[in-house]
Amino acid sequence: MHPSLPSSPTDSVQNRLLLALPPDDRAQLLALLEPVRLAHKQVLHDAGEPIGHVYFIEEGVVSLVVPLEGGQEIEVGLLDREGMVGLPVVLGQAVAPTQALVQVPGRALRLPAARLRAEIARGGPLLALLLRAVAELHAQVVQTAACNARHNLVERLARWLLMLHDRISGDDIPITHEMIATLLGVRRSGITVAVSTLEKADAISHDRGIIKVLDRPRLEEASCECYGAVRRDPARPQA
Amino acid sequence: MHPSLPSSPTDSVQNRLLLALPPDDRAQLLALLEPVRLAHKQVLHDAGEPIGHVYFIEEGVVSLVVPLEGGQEIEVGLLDREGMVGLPVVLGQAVAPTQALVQVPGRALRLPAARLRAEIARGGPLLALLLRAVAELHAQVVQTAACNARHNLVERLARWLLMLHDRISGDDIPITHEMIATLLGVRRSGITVAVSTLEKADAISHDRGIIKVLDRPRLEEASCECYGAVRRDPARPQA
DNA sequence: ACGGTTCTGTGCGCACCCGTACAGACAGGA
DNA sequence: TCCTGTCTGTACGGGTGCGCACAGAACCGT
Repeated sequence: MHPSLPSSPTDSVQNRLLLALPPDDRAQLLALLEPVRLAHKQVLHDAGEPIGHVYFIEEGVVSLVVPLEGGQEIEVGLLDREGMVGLPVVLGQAVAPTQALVQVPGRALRLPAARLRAEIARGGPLLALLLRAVAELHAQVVQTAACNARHNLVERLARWLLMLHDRISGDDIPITHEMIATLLGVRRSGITVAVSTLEKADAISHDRGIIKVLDRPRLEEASCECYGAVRRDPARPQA
Repeated sequence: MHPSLPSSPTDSVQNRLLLALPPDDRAQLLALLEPVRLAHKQVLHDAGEPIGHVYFIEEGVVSLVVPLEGGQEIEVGLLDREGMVGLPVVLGQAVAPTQALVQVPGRALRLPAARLRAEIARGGPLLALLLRAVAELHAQVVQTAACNARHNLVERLARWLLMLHDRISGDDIPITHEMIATLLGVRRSGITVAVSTLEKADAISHDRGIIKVLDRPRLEEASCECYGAVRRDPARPQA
């Protein structure tokens, strides 16, 4: 088997799920995958709609969002290169309960949902890996549900910024107050105030569409326990 | 194979997951199950602790609860005879992200977690069934996360009462304001006020530890969209 | 019948965040 | 350079639910 066919993305894989596969299984799966770009605000699947493709994220961040009536959209989870978009397929669900929205642009390796089902049915370690990813996402959503019920805006914003920071390289988070407000389900000007609160605490700085993390420890102090509760690896991949 | 050994609960199974198994698989699994009673406020597993047994619920309702610092506990999901307590085991997780707390007493058929893992490994339709249950729970938690972010107390209370009503027989929900307040993450007296609001709308009545559903349509009107969004079978099992 | 416990109703000041509005700052294209 | 659209800062009245407190009511065991 050729390790690097012209159109196959066999090298420099970033996705942690794919990397966790034994080399043989990985190579076999990689041959099926199609590299795609994840554009800002691209919708990978919609809530209540069938999932056409699953996406192993290579780079970037994807928000899982619940649409409510009145056009509101509440974020309930984040996925990155440690995860896959389209996890309901693993559970045998054709349709997704959430929308998957590209928050930070990047790259992914995609596969038709039916193809993934076939690969899972072939046996091997793939299913167990994906189930672990489901469990991780589930834990995240569980914590978010509790957090939304009890914690105030500054705490939730701090948590959200930390989660984003964990999932990107560098300290600049490219997002507007408006967008954060939508995801957290609050008022835009509420975010402006909360941002300036964190800024006064010297945890962050910001400038027109960019929030820069200056001091993670202070940001963690300002956030609620929910951040630590679902944090994965204590060491950030990139300072 | 004897269809009804003395100590085996082979008859009158109520759990929908078990009933969905083909007769042979079901009989084989039932032989391993131990009938237990679910007592009010019994803890079936704790958050962050290993799951010892899984419980196929026969009767009663179990709350999945996230403990927050300060002793608060927020409910993120409900399980009944359509589900199983201990779903993280299916995902290969030893520990649970939530506590499982018996809300309405009843009965269950339990199995050591390791035993369930072995049964799943044996193949057959069990895994697919349990994964569907995981998906259902996940959808419920997702909706709860959004609901907690946006909807007010009366709407959330109405939704909660409807969900309970769907999961019991009869119209009397045995619960105190204090307990509801804990589960929804609000003040006890806030529930008292919200209950009297729904009572003035002639949707419910109440009396010391019991809330009676008088008029489901009105209750549905008072609730947020989140109720309908995760509702399963349109027809209630019991009027 | 009595006393302790649990459950519920009510009130008060307050914190948080809403909805709305408006104006200044900045960026990018014509 | 101007114009337009986006992004942000700020303000104000108002609603919702908090935290606390207290009292009445119902239940339970003795």
